[in-house]
Amino acid sequence: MAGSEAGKTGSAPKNSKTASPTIKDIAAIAGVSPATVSLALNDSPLVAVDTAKRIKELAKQYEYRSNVIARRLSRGCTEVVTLFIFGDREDQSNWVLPSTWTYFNPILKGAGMTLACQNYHLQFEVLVGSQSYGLKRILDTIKGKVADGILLLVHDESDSLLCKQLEDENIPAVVINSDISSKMNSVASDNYQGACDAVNYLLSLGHKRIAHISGPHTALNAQQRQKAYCDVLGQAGIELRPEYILEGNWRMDSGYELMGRLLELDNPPTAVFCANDHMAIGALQTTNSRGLFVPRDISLVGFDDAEVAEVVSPRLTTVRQPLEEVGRIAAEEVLHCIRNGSDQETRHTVVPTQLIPGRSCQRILIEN
Amino acid sequence: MAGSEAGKTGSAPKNSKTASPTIKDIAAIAGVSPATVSLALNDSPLVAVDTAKRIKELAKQYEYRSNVIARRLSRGCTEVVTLFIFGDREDQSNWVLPSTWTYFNPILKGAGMTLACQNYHLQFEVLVGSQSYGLKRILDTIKGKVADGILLLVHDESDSLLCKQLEDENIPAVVINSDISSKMNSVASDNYQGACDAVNYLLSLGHKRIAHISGPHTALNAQQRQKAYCDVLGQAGIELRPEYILEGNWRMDSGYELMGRLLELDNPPTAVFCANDHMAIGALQTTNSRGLFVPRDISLVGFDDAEVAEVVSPRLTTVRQPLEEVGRIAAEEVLHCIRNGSDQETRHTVVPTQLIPGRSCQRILIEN
DNA sequence: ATACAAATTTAAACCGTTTTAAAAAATCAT
DNA sequence: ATGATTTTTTAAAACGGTTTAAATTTGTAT
Repeated sequence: MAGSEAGKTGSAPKNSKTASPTIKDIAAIAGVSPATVSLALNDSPLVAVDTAKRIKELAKQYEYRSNVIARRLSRGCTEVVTLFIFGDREDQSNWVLPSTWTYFNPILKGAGMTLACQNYHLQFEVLVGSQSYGLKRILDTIKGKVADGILLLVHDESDSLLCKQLEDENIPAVVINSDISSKMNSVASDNYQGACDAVNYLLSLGHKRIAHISGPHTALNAQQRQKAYCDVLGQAGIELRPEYILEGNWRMDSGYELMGRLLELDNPPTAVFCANDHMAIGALQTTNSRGLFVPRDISLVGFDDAEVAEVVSPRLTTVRQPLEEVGRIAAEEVLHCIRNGSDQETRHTVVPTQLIPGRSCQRILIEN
Repeated sequence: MAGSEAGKTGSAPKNSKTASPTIKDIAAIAGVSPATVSLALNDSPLVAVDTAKRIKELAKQYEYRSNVIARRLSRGCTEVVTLFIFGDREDQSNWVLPSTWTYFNPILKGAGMTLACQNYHLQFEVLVGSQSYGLKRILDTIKGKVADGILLLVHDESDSLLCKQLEDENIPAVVINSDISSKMNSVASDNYQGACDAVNYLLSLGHKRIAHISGPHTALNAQQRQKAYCDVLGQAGIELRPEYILEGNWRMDSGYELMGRLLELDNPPTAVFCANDHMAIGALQTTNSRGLFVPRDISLVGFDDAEVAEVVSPRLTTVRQPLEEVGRIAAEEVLHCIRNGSDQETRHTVVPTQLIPGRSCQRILIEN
């Protein structure tokens, strides 16, 4: 009968054809108790080495696989981390934007592979609907034992408002993309410094009339990048002109339109810092359509180092974010919270960005 | 004391401050048995309507949340579907390609939201390493009760080889992107028809000398698209020229290089069908760098309708794939398998593509 | 009041592990 | 051989639900 050559005693598993063998089946085959099998398979020092070896061989032979649900219930942990993405309230369009994709993917990769290495699983959920509904989903996830910890990828002020409501719940959570709360861990790339670098670069080329096409004012990244723009110009002793600061919506068409407005000013800028690459490319298309050329007539800098920045002509000067690194760190942070309790000191990690010089900027010669 | 105004009898939950209340706590508060609470919360017709109402109110009041792990163990299902992505064997670079991202995202969105609507969770795993390791991960996922079903996003022949080894395991699985096996359900966009449309479009513009820059010969999509190219030309009575069929690697640089070779032929093509947009854009850059212009001197068609196809000048003519739809259908199929058993008739869904006319093609006037 | 049927509730088994305290076996010192 | 240790094994209690068969209550007809 089954197992006769392997164990000293033994009886065949209950239902050898259909179901996978359980720990009891293996115990019966090996002629020991289920407890011993469990301990052996978990490398407990309590069980004798030769017993453990024999049990492991049988387990392999019978293709025993630990039922993770049972283990989770018994151990009280889920081995899962859920990543929440905030879809747009109204139309979910945020999530459909290509700029969101390219932003999101490296983070997913970094987090997913880091978690997999530590025997954790990455689950993935898009939050659409009202804020209170989103809050409910998140609380259900943790309190209902769907996941041990969560990652929150925030974009907008309203997202961070929702997250703030979690800060006293003592949930193992890491906020990605912004440090919205002193009580919650966060990982973000250095938007402020990256934007400073961009504007300083334009200053170093002799530009004084530098405009800014910003993202939506409610977008957290847009706020940081605009603040950097204002601060750097201020430090350089250049007065801010309100007509030089325009609010876009991240998309190409808004860059196209707003660049048109800038060019029609009495005193148009010689350089424009755009809060993302897509708007910068829209702006580029405007200059082309009006017979002006980048960088000869006007210099452009974007942000993100999106793929599109590489293919346009001229190649866009931009700021690269280390997003995969952000994902990796976020995953490590949340595992740290899960294992050591979330009452530790909160950590806010900021990962440096990198200025990528393209061909869309040029030194200005004529002072004015 | 707690619950005094709500129930007839009742005692406070064991540990009201720290842990979430369990079904026993609610039962104690309501003065009924745990079984009744369970039945009531699951809308069983067995329990009296007013009892059910009272229990539900108490559950809400005490913020009771069903422990999903316990439910899963008891019900024997995991409420999870895992999506496996195949990273490249050697260097995982496949997964880093922007063309993979844009491919992957809409699928993830479509599948994720469909599953969420049915109270399922989408888990996500990148398979890196050997084929046998990948097989082990997949089997562990199903047999170890990590997930009830799986989605397999295949790209390459070697991926499909791995999947084939699953076909007799009777696993609820759906293969995305190719129908690799008659025994496994699949969902894919109509690569063949899309490519036919592309080549027919060029034929309709009068082109006879049409070349093809293909993807890697081991890539499933590349194979289908190349077959379509050959078939359509064959049907049109145009002899295939081996020098017109070149193998690229999906990336821009290969399009750049191969277009160079095509232009140096004694009898260069008047039109090129590229197996994806990135290679088409590489090809576009070659023509530009040599003083030739698209579409005046040569017509170009891509595939994917990637974002980059929109921003290049001229806007690329390409074939759009309904990827979000693919994700949605794949999710529905796998739920169907899970619920109705995977011994049903296998289904192979093919979703139609759409030709997107850009400005990279032009009618040829001079016959030769 | 009694028998019978229908509606409602519940006890108890079960899902497959982990873990701990106690029991059993083996080893050692006297 | 005996008692004291140490090593190894195991029984049994979790973990928190679901589900079924049996028990109880309620309602109806006689």
